[in-house]
Amino acid sequence: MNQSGESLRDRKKRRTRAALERATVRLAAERGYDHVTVEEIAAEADVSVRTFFNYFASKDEALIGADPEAGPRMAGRITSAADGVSPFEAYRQSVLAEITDELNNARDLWLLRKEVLMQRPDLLVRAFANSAESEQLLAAAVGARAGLPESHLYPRLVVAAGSAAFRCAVTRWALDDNVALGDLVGEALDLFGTGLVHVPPHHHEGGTS
Amino acid sequence: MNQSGESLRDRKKRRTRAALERATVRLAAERGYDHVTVEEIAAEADVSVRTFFNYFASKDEALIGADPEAGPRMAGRITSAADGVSPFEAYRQSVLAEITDELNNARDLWLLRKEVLMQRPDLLVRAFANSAESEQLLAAAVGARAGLPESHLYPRLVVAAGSAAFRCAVTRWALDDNVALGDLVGEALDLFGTGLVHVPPHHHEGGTS
DNA sequence: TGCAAAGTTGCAGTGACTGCAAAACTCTCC
DNA sequence: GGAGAGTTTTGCAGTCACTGCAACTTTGCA
Repeated sequence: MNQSGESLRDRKKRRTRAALERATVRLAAERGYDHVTVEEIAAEADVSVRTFFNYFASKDEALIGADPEAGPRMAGRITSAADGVSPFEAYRQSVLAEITDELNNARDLWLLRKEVLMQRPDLLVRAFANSAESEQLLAAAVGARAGLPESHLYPRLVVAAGSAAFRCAVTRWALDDNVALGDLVGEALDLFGTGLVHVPPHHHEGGTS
Repeated sequence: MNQSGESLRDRKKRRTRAALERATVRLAAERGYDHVTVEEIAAEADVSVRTFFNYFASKDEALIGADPEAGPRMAGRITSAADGVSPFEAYRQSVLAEITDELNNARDLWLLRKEVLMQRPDLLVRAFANSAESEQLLAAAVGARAGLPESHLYPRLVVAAGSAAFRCAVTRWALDDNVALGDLVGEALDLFGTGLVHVPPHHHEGGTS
């Protein structure tokens, strides 16, 4: 290996993964998700179909580009939050940090994904199906901070609320521009935080109401 | 047609649908979801494979047995709730009523589904992917009651919270017995209602505490 | 009974996904 | 620079979910 900690092998893998993700999103945005075959995606990324499936378990997964390190990373942030921070707040900040990073690193990809998800909102739901272990990890971190046993509903609900918030925010975001995705997720999480029994006030578009 | 309002055709369709749903759940519980082919399910229900796909869009859908009338039914309950009832409360009652009914009508099926979902929790997530129009319907009903525009996050979030509550409750329910699914869903919805910033107290198993 | 509408079926085809074993590549150590 | 171990890529053959279409059967109604 070389001194930078990342070998040629690792670099190539990252590049291939990124190429496949980009190819999937680009082609799906261009001509519709199910008018694109894995064969075409693989060709676009210059690898074999079999290699596509070495990187992603499904076409769905490649479209969202689920980062396998995101779960551990977020769990780490929750666990290492300052002492006074509540479990929900720690989770909230972890989610928002992740999204901000993601958008800074790949805003262009998300703009293309938006096109696809506008046509096929169900893909976003399906994308969360494969993240069971990540959810497990996050729930454990939240549970630890809350002092609740593994089996309790609460940690799971907090994590599920995060998925739901993200999902709804993206759906809303896809409707029109002029709203930052990060803000929408934050808003959604706040509603979950303060409780859904409180109906939020309605802001008119003009602004001053 | 006959005077009872349900023709022979309708009765047959209901029976076929139920048979397919039962066959799917039974076989999946018996030998594992993906060791069962649609061909075997169809054979068990005494219809052709093609007919299976006339009733269900996918194997997943047949496992959960998503009732296409559930969405409209729930939306109707929300809309026709008494005047003073808050949007969230109306939604909560609608969900709980639906679940109670479902469990009363098909408790045995749910016990089998539980076996399957213990092995493959992701199937529950995927099951919600196909219910986009139902969610749309429910969100509209909640939005109307809340006096919020179609585009607002809130109605969508309430509905998504319902899915999340159901999902988490089932997951928790599959862990051990001694808890009623309906109670768990109710508990989950209450947590969403009052806000996740409040960490619930921890009840010990002994019970009295 | 006889016709129209609805439901069922077989068939042929597409495409996602998997296991396997061979080939190509990268790393390390000498 | 080259041998050998470990990793990644690839082709191939196979399975199975799912779809459109066009015949065939059943049901509803006059």
